[in-house]
Amino acid sequence: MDKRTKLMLTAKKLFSKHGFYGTATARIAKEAGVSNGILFHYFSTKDKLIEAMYFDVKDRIFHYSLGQIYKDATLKESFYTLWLAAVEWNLENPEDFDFMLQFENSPFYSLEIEKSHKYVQMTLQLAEQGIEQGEFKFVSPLILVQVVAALVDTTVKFLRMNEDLQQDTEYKNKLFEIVWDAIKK
Amino acid sequence: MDKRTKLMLTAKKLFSKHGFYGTATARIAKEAGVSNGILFHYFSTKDKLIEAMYFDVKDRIFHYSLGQIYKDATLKESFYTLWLAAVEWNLENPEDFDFMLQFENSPFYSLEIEKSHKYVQMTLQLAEQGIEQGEFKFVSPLILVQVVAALVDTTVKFLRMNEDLQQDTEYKNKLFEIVWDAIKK
DNA sequence: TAAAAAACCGACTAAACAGTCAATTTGTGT
DNA sequence: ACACAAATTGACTGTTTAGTCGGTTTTTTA
Repeated sequence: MDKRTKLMLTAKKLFSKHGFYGTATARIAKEAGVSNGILFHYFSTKDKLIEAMYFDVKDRIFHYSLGQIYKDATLKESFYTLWLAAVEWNLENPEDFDFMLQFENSPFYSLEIEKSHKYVQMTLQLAEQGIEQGEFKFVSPLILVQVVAALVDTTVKFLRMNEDLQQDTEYKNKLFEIVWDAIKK
Repeated sequence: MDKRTKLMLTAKKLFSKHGFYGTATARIAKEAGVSNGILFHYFSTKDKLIEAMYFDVKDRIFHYSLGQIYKDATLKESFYTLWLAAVEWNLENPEDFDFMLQFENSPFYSLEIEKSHKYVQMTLQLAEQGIEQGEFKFVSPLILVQVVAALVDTTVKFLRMNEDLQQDTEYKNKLFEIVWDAIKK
């Protein structure tokens, strides 16, 4: 594995456990088994490393989740697929999940960063589509997207504390009804 | 104003803007206009200061919000009052809001901290009541509480970006329907 | 009003930190 | 085989940091 990747994996592990500033760059390099200097060869500052990791994490989850949607699905089916994929991906990648939450609620995060994501546009389009078709509540599409995102996070946190429910499809369907009822007209 | 309070106010301002570790204790003391040493007289470590501030912030918003509920209100009315009070309080106290989000998504935060809050028990009771009466979805009361909390945060973030909607009662009612539909049977 | 306790000061320190840099190794194209 | 670039090293540095401490002022108590 190349050293850049090794650094990012180690950083993700440490950041998610100890926080951004609770993790020294020297420690990341040491635990990744590479030299101190190479970190700053690939990422000019610590902040740049953190930001690069965020884009990487976001790209992977969106790519995975949106890839699950199949053509000719109804809107509800599409949303269910999207929601379930996101929930399961986060459950299987707890470090990514913790890192992401920490980043998005830190002063690092800004709306410009969010908007720079191509995937955000795609989810907004889905929301607009639902509103036009009269299936979703007549509110700003942005709030619908944010509601779904927030409820994915809430569901993940809840299922983490209740491991026995993680395989319970029936219960997960019930949890999806929360999301669906929230956005549907 | 006593120096302990002055320190907490200054810390809140700086933490919400620059993050926990982006804010040096010496800077807090300096901007609060007190000596360096007195900070550690009141809070033995920086972490203790952060934790004390979290309890303070949480206490104030819960005390305010729960205080708004009036007797003989229907369950929906109670929830509406609670939701609106929380949203408005957070809009009027953006530093508290940012601090809280940062804390709850940082490695500082744990379930033990959350559960140690007496107010959490009260909201759980409300949820249980709604489930028993058949008005809420038949899921864990905990997830209902967390859903409402998450949707308060989402609403606040959204209204912050759309200042023109902050006074629009009709629109806010629409946003409440999102929450209500999410939890109601 | 005297003594004890609590609040308060700010200079100080030892450790930790992000980032640098000159030197070395590895890879690549000709 | 040679030259040039890119990757990699780890010792080093100037700064920043949380927390300490001996001493001073203010408040409380009896």
